[in-house]
Order: sequence, then structure tokens, then C-alpha cells
Amino acid sequence: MSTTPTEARPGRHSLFGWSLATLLREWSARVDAAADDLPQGTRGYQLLTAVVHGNLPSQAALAATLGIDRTVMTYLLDAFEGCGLVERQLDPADRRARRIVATDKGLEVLAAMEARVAAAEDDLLAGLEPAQRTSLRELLERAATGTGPDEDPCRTVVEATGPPPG
Amino acid sequence: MSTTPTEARPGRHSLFGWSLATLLREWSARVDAAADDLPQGTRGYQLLTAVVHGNLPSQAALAATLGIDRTVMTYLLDAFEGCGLVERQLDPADRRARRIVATDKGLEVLAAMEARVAAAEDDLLAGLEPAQRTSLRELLERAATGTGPDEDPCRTVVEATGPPPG
DNA sequence: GGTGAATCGTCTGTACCGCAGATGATATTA
DNA sequence: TAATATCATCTGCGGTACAGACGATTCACC
Repeated sequence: MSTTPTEARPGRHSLFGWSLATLLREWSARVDAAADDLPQGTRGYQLLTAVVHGNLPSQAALAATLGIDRTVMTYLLDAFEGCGLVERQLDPADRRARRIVATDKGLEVLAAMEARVAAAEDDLLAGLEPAQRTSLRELLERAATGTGPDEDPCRTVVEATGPPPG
Repeated sequence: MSTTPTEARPGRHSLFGWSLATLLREWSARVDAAADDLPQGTRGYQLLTAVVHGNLPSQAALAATLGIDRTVMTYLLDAFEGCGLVERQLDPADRRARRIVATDKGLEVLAAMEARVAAAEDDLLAGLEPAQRTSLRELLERAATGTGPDEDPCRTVVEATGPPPG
């Protein structure tokens, strides 16, 4: 394909979803390759991140945030609990719910993963300049958090944080 | 990322993959909702787009572009051929391969879909200003197309971030 | 205070979907 | 011609998500 002129390059369709899917696929493959310690690869990394950084009150909230089914969350957390990465704690306020908290080992594993994932992302976005990467991340996050008509009207416009660390 | 211990804002995980996955999920849901005429919903839309706009020579190239298995492509195209949207034509140059071309009905359906998808994207990116949407699309496309094998192989140089051994 | 509806997490069964392997047809090379 | 590789297809298997039902618990309402 390097011999073909630029106009006939496959994938020249400016397809929003195709770009998203391709990027996510590439990103996921790299994260999978770096996720030796986690069950479920990319999904596990996202789950552990949501457990640690997004303080979701319950298992159902966790599932809704990650966009997966409640029944799936059950055996997903089974695997994580079996590896000693998270714990199910009874919520004293609502004894139906379970509070999912990360163990020390979970925090440790996540920290190691985050470093590797950051390196993988830099590799993935090698075609963009640093300023463009920052811009892409910001736009993605804003678009992702601002989606849906069921948006929280109380959500104040974030992004007063300034430029993220390089 | 800066993990400020005092900060406990919900959903504040600046997770690249999470943004990608969320956006893709939302986009896919909207495209699915608009894909009455297509099999396989979002996947079908992407397939038909690749068939029409990206002139891929063979079924295998199509599969590689879309990131799906060859065997999956077989019954995916079976469904499309059954609906009269595409045709398998024998490639005179290589009679093993099949050239996948869209029928008139396929072009028609795709045109209608593209209009609906454009509207859905505008709705999805309602939180962004027009200039930001354009910027996001461009950055996404550049990042997605820049991850191909036609990138020069010198990018394997590890940056000075000092990743863990691996 | 009591009753029914709703929610949370779990379990069970089912259907789907992607992947590995094998197969027939064809192209390429020795 | 023989041998090997590639293309598309078919078959079987494993995993995974989804619908539904279930006990436990909370909430709404009278």
C-alpha cells in the first residue's frame, strides 16, 4: 500500500466511528499486552481504574459507568476478588449494595499498569505532536463526559484544570 | 497522571481508553438506532462504508481494515448479499479472491445512513463547539491512520519515560 | 406498623459471536 | 509437474453477554 498514491489509500473515508474503533482497538491491544497481572485485559484495567479513581458507590454504578451488564460485573469482580485485587464490602447504609474497594495489591498493580499504559499511549499517538495529543485527550474527555441528553444539569463545566502534566 | 489524594471528583479519571470506549459506545448506539435497513447495525454501516469508499481489493483486505476475522467476514457478507446490498464478484485477476461491490440499493441505503449518522454525530458531539468538532475529527483520523504499518519503523525508539522492564 | 413495589447482587440457561483448524480452489514458484 | 502459499468457506469449540428468575433488602404508601 505504500506504492499506491495517497488518494487511493484505503481507510480514506473520514468516518468518525471508524477512527474511534481503530484507535480503541489499537489502544486495547497495547493495554492487553501490558496487562499480565490483570484479569480480562483492557476491561480489567478500566474496571480497576474506575474502582480506584471514580468513587462509584455500588456495583451497579460501576457497571453503568463502564457500560457493561450487572451480571457480567458479578463474575468480573469474582475474578478480581480471586486475585486479591479488590474487595467487596457491605455498605452499612444500604445492605443490598456492595462497596467495591481496591486492596493494597490492587493499588500497586494499577500504579504499575498506569505507567505502562501511559507509555503505550505515547507510542500509539506517535503520529501526533505533544500539543495535539493534549488537545485530543481534552476533546475526547469533554465529548465523552458531555454526551447524552440525560446529562446532569448540575454538572458544571469542568476543564478549569489547565494544561495536564506533560 | 496527577493523583491528588484530596480530589475525589467522580468520573475524573482522565482515562484515554475510557473516553474512547464511551464515545464509541454512544456513537454505536446511535448508529444502531438509525440502522434499520442494515444487518449488524454499526458493524454493518462500517462495512458498507468500507466497501463503498475504501476500494479494498479483496474480502481479506476488507476484514483487515475493519479489524475482524476472515471467517466473520464470510457470514457478514452473506447477510449483506442476502439483503441485496452488496455483491461478490469474481476477481478476473485472481480467481481465488472476491471483489465486493455495492449494489445500487446498497449505495442508496448507505447514502441515507450517512445523513442519519451525520445527524447522530452532531447530537453526540453537542457538547463541543463546531471548531472543536472539526478538530476532534481531524485529530482522531490522523491518530487512527498514523498507527498503520506504513508508519516508519523508527518509532520503536523508547522514550525517556523509563518504563518498567518488559 | 404493615404491605407491596422497587432495587441490588447473584445464579441459571440460552444464544450469539469470534477464533482455531481443516478443506477446496487457485496462484505462485521451483 | 510438484510443492507451497493464499483466498474464502465450513465446522466445532469456547467464551461472553444478555434475559429471566430468585432471595435479600430498602423504599413508598396507606
